[in-house]
Amino acid sequence: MLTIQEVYDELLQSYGKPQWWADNPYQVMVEAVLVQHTTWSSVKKMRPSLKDKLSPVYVQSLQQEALEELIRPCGFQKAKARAIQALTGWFMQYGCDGTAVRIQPLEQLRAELLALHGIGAETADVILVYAFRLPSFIVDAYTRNFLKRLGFSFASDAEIKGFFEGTLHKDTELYGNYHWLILKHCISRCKKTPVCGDCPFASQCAAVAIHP
DNA sequence: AGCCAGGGTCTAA
DNA sequence: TTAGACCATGGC
Repeated sequence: MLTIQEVYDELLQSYGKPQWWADNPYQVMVEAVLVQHTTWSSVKKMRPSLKDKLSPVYVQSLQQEALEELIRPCGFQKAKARAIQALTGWFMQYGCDGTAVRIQPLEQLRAELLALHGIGAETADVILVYAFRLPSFIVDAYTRNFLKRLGFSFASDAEIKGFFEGTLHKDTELYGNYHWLILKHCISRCKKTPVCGDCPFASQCAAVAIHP
């Protein structure tokens, strides 16, 4: 079986250096919520009126219903509007200053994010990595299925997270790249009906037996 | 026309 | 502690 580092090297070689999220931490936080259980194409449909004025002050000035309307194309607008408002309030406690956030202990920040309604483990870790450049490995459904196909077996997401963090260097760039590369791999080749023909993992992937 | 998105929360057992 | 229902829209 490949090591987790070898898997990374293979992904990097196959798909190249991933594109990172936006620089603006607040924009990353909002988009991390909007993309929950939806596609990126839906997030891009976020009303331009919101996209242009996207800032904590503007969002907090909106009524809940107005915010819901702006993000409607992303689905689950009630829940997501609530989560975005919660995140906005949290960020304001740090003066909307990414640097002020970043100097706090990672575990404390993670606990604060998880305490917000509508923010679960995946979204919290996405925010820590892509908005604040802190090393907290992101586990999502793609990661679960990808590892399973390669023959790894885990009892929980927490176990997967611990495995990656215990094996790899504690490096934000590496964590962020890894998550992005798995996503890219799964979207392009590892869907319900995998495209296994030129897959870099074809020789050790369980899906090949089903989809030769 | 009917399925699916690959998240998070709440409830029931 | 875990499994299943539920949220809502857009794309295929």
